[in-house]
Amino acid sequence: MKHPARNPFADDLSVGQVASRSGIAVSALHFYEAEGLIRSRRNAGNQRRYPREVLRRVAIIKVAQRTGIPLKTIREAFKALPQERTPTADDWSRLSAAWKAELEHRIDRLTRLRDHLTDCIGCGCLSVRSCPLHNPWDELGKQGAGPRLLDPD
Amino acid sequence: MKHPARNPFADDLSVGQVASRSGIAVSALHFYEAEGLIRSRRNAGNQRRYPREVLRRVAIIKVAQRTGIPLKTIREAFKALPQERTPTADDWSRLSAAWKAELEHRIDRLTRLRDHLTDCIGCGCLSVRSCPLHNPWDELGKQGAGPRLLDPD
DNA sequence: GCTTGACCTTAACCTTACTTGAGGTCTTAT
DNA sequence: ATAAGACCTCAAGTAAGGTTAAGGTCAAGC
Repeated sequence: MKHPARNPFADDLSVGQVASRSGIAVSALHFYEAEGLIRSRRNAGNQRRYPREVLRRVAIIKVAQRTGIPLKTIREAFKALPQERTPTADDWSRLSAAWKAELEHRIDRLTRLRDHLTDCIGCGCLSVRSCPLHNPWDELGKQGAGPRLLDPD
Repeated sequence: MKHPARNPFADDLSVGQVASRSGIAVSALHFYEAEGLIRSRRNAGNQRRYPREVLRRVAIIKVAQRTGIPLKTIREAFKALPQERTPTADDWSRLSAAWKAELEHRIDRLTRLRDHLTDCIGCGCLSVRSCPLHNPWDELGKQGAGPRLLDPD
């Protein structure tokens, strides 16, 4: 084992250690750094050294990504924190509440879509004028650009 | 208005007509054709002419996409139909049932994630060993590639 | 018969989120 | 002291799902 942190006084983590602890590839960590999502110090040999709190930051990034938040937005959220600090418990509380709302919105949209799909299975209605999944575009398209009644985003 | 289908005998649609009726850009229709999702005949002047059923096909493509099905998969589904016909009511029934299952799976995953997020808001637990959103990676990462307990796909 | 708008093709570009490769350096165990 | 393995940078590639541009043709109305 050649990891620097064998030394108990060096609390810092190498990029490889962060990778193995976070489950994120080294290349992805480089990428996050280039995108301004995480930062590192360098040792004498120009290698990255991360404070432990980077693990927390990375954990937040992963959670946010799974809710469908783009990296750009995560970066903005981090930047908006005082001193661009790594989110505290309190910061996390606010961030996660906002992202949860986002997530619920997405769930709602998918659920509505599923319900329409449920109604339409077996009715063959894609061929019929009254189908809510199909008809709007065909009927209303005549009046210009196609309205997307079910996908108002 | 210069649309060819002024002529009541020409039931076929030009690409522009399909675009305005379906709400899909002409460039996207070209793209779908190149990807094998739709087909067209050509008139004497090499312009695309679509039978009306293309609207049905396109409607199905849009619905499938909104459930998160990639184009590649949609194409496979179409190819699997007898004679690669445009889906009949019956075909649609089977396709939409399969896609609905997919959709429900996605909703489930997002819902689980939301529930974890709900539990974690305000608990500050991202900093604590017991947090299900954070801990696994930090703790288990030591044993190799990071497990993603909440994202088993 | 000419202008205009719809259409054609091919190729390049876009965004997001990374990975891969090439060529070179550091660190650490032995 | 040396070899292995971890690390460095920078450029290019990948995937999906298109859009945009360039250069040219076709069709319809006046």
